[in-house]
Amino acid sequence: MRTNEEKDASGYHHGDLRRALIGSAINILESEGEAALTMRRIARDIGVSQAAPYSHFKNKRDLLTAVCIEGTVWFGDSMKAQAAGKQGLEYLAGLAIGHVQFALEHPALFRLMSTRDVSESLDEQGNLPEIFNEGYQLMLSGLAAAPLEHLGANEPQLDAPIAWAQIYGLSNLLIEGRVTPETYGFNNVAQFVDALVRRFLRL
Amino acid sequence: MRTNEEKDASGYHHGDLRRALIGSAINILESEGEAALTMRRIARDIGVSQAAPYSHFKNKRDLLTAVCIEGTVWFGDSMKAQAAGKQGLEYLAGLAIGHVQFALEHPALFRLMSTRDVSESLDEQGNLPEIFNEGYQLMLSGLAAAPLEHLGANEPQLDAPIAWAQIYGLSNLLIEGRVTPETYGFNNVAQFVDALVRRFLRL
DNA sequence: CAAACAAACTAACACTGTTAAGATTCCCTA
DNA sequence: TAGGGAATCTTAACAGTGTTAGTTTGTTTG
Repeated sequence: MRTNEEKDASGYHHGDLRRALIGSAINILESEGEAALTMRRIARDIGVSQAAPYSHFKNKRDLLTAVCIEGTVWFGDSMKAQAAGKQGLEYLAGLAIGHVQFALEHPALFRLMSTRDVSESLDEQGNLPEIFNEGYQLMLSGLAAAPLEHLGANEPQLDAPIAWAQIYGLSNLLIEGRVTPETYGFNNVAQFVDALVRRFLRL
Repeated sequence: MRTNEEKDASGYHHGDLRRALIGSAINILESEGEAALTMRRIARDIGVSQAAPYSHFKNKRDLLTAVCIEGTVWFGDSMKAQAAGKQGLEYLAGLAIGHVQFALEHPALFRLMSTRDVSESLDEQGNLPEIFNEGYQLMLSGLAAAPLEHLGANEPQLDAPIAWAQIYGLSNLLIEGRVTPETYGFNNVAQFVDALVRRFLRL
């Protein structure tokens, strides 16, 4: 009997090459950046031939899509971890801080997850782009738990895109180095993010 | 006597290959996307050899950097055009709408301008990354012209990164298709953006 | 045990960015 | 006005990329 780790990803010769490929890709991505992330390099690091990955993924985009799906899980975990045990506005702020924290700890992965053609690839596979919206769904639950009366007076349905744009934009600006904590008199990123999030959430 | 258009970009054999390269790159980028934007393709479209571009740019990244500088000018123009003739909060809202409009009209260029290593390239050249902050500087002037008392009660210096994150995030979410106007009952992007901008600017 | 089949390998294709070496062409000065 | 030097462009090549075709290996099943 073989233990199937998740679904039916059966491993033949190599064991479980599909999973190894995703893992290797994430390693290279996080340690050396997207430019170093080539198919041949991924295969070489595992010790398999250059064409082997194509037995498990139709093309590079599909492999990267799988990487993004993996990343999405981490992403959600990061948000939930920061919000755990909190309630109301604090819960919402925790989600936001977890979001930014993930982007800062995994910038290359976060950028990849923000890429256009990866979501297109998901569409083609039939996987709804909802997979990427885990963060968005969490944010919705946060807004439901902590209604922002100062935002949602007339059109509460616009709260979600506003909050989403805010936190998504902050994450991007930080990892691209467009804004830095020092500019505004903060010593580290955590304090800066915390101050900003609490400011625009009115804590 | 030779008319030097900008600085000393003298044209020898081809006329002004440097400028032609930038123009060709922008054409390809806007019509076929970043994946089609290769050095050889750019040269081929102009009718010049594959190695010719390297007489004017050290490498691909430097060419793309020049493209981004060009894009930055358009970007600023787009913001100023929407804010022209307006004052106070309306002026600020105009800048924001001009920002989003540019991103939607030139998504590939906007994405390229948001890329990490392009700003790194600017650093190496000695061109301060300020070049990219024209939008940010405009936003600052808008905030000065229209102080948002609901934001800047205690720490007015945080207004800038908050407003910046907001509008930058909205631009990104829209061009990546993460949020769509239809979801929130709007028929077109312009109305949606206008409603959002005026909501978070409290117009 | 043999047939069937998935998974991996080898070899090749067209393409990429980039460089070296040589040929033009222009500008400036002698 | 002739010529030297520098800027510009071309041809040819290199290493590396994504991807595919054809073949071999190992595993599973009849």
